[in-house]
Amino acid sequence: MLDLRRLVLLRELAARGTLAAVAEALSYSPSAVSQQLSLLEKEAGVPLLRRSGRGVRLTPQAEVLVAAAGELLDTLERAEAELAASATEVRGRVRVAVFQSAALALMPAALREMGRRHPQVRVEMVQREPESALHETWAREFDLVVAEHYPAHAAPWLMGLDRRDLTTDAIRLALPPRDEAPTAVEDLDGARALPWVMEPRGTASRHFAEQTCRAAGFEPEVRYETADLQAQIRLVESGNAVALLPDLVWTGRPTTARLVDLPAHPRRTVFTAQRVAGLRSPAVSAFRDTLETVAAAV
Amino acid sequence: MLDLRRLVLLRELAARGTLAAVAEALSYSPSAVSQQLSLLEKEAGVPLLRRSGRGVRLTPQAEVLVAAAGELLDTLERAEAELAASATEVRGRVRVAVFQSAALALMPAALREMGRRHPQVRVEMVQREPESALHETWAREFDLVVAEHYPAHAAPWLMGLDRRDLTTDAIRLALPPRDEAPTAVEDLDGARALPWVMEPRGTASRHFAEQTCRAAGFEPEVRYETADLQAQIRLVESGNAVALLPDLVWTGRPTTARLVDLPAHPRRTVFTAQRVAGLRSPAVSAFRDTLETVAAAV
DNA sequence: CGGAATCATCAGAAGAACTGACGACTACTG
DNA sequence: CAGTAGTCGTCAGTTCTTCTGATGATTCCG
Repeated sequence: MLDLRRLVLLRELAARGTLAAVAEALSYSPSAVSQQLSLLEKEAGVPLLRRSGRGVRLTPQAEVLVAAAGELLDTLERAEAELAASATEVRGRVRVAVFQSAALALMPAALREMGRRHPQVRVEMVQREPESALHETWAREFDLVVAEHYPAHAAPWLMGLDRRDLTTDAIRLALPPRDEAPTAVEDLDGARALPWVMEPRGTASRHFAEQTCRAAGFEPEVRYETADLQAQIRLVESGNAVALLPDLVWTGRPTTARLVDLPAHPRRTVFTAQRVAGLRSPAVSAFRDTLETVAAAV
Repeated sequence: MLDLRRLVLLRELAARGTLAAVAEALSYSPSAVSQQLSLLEKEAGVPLLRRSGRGVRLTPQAEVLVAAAGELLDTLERAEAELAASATEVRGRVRVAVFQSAALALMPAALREMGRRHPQVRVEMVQREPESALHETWAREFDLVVAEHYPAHAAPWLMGLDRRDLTTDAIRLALPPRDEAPTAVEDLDGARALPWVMEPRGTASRHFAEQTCRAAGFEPEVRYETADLQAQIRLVESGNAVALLPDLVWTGRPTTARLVDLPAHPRRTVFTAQRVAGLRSPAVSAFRDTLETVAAAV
């Protein structure tokens, strides 16, 4: 009978490409991974790996096993969830990936409320960019992800994930306070010549910001680039840049920046997602519900 | 993550009832089973076993895991079958359970033919009564079973098994040779007062034989009872008893017994069965095909 | 109230898996 | 076209898990 732990290694290899990356991801030594996969190959009786360059490639037969490994993990996860659901008290561990502004605005209250409702649930939080967070949740590194969705940007790859919207918030133009601003800027068009701060290339937020500027008829000069929205705020408040920021970043802190509505009144959607196989897990559901309560209150 | 090997132990426990039986069945020591199940309980985080008298009972939560274990094994088996199917050459191991007369009449030729067609397949044969053979095949102790089906006897429990008929053979009254027989018996009615040899109580064959006699208007005196049809033959040939025997028992040996058709011309069906999850296994399929070829030739 | 059956626990033995070092090979880089 | 870095396979030794066998507690049965 094929060993499940080895199948998981193979599945991870299919996802990551090299033995070294698998070892890194699952905290083994590369040698252990190599040995275990050799054993799997012997168990299976057919070649699974082919050396190709300095890496390895999976044979079609290995792909069959990868698919099976996915099914097996799903079944296991479903069983664990049912098990947990049958326990009267909600308990367990929930690993959550959250992007920065949600981490700041939502998580403190959510964690406090969760501690009150379900003290036996241990919530672990890791900050991640939405794109990688979704991927890692799919790959079972997290049980729940809080991610965002910008208008006119296709929702990134949600195969096998169950998505539920948490809240939406308006995206507005953040301008320096009047006493810091040299010129009198009052709207998007007035900001066309100013230096911008945006998130790095490749993020949904950056794409949205650039598109908005182009729709207004200019190409923004992106002088500053950071994924840290708090840093963006400081740049705006100190008069060094303008930015497009969702409202959620302002919760819980006073600001001197001036916020101006955009013509199209765009809104960002904040949502949670988890693997469908884990849907019946009461601990994850409980935290998801708590998040929704907190988000509704903001 | 729950350990699959431990889930299998739990599943076996659900099927067999006591730790000792599980240990016996899977060739572990009872202590190993106890320890592994304790670990599983710790992994699961919920109680799985309850001491009850001197044995143990499964909690409802354990039943959930048992169901999951079944699913997992099915998935694994399907994957292995697909894997084997993708290999160009047919190879592997096939464990077959066969009842006595098929073992004598069919298997020698089938094994020879199989060695010719697929030398890389290792066929292991165990002789078993049809009832237990079917059950053990369901329980994954065999990959293929050759069993029989008597008329008017419900096909025993084939849940999850794929059945294919191999052949049928006439069931006839076997009478002693004339020189051994004191009285001139020529048909079923004439045998009403003679001593009978039948299979043990609880077998389909016994049930059929008794019903046949009763339909003819008498209760047979079963003086001899044995599951060994070759022994029954000897008792008939030596003039000690009469019997109802399927034709297959005569293949490959000359007989002095006289065979008389029964009024209803009943036939016994010989069939093969395997778990549906293993249907794509080429080694099992190959042997099944070989058996069908051989059976057709008899 | 023995005697047999069953499971839990423990210490030690057996076995499986992992680590770290080495060597072979391949791609990239200047 | 060498030098360097990245990747995998293998091997010996260690670590960790799992199994065995002995012992004790509990229950059922006669």
